[in-house]
Amino acid sequence: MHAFDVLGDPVRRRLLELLAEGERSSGDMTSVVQAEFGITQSAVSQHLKVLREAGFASVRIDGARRIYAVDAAPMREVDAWLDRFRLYWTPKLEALATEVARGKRRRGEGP
Amino acid sequence: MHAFDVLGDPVRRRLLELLAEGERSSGDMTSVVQAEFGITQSAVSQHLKVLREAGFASVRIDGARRIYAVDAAPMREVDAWLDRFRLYWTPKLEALATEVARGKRRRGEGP
DNA sequence: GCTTTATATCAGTCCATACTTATATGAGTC
DNA sequence: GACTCATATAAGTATGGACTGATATAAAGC
Repeated sequence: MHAFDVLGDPVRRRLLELLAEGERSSGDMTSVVQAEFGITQSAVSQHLKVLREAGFASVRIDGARRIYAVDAAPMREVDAWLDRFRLYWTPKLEALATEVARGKRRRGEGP
Repeated sequence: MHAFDVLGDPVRRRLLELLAEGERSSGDMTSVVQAEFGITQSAVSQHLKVLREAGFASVRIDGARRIYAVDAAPMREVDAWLDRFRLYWTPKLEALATEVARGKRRRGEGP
């Protein structure tokens, strides 16, 4: 599953937001998400599985608990993909961006 | 449709990549995407509609052609969402990130 | 004004995936 | 070892959305 597909789900985004603040147990996150989205423990667990398998989260076992931590590697990919658009909003470069948008299609016509 | 859902589709991401290089006509992009993904003109048009409605692209009419341009506003949102994870990969802050991940859950215990 | 070219929209199909219920696994407790 | 937590998995359902084929709209060219 592509990183962007993983981030496409609001429940998974919320789980990642929780993990961004630090490690959390499955049950801890499940309580929060269940309250906010009204879904079952099973559903949350399945979302956590997606996060694990896509490399967004790692798990550590602590007794009967599973402690999750965010793994930002796949997000770097997403961030890198966004790079090509940064010049469209990076303040000092807005004029340049406009120029590129209008002009790049005319490459090859010489200076 | 949420910005992340829009970016969840590979065809739409490809269309945005094309637009990142500068303005392009619908037909121009359709040729590229059709060759790469093997889908119909109708399908591409529908994807362009999604991009328009989600604010990722704007259109200008030029005779019988529709000239598309990227509009990066929704991507800023995505970029802003990623902010909370940046400390997990920004080089100088990696040690800090680890500390935060391990420690933040213990907030409130005093210094 | 008919034909072609460029693009969008409509109606319907199909499939991926988010969900539910039920059950399994395994740690802690008595 | 029976019982209860904490979590995951299995099996089945249903719904959103990506797609196709057909058609609409509207500009260009003859």
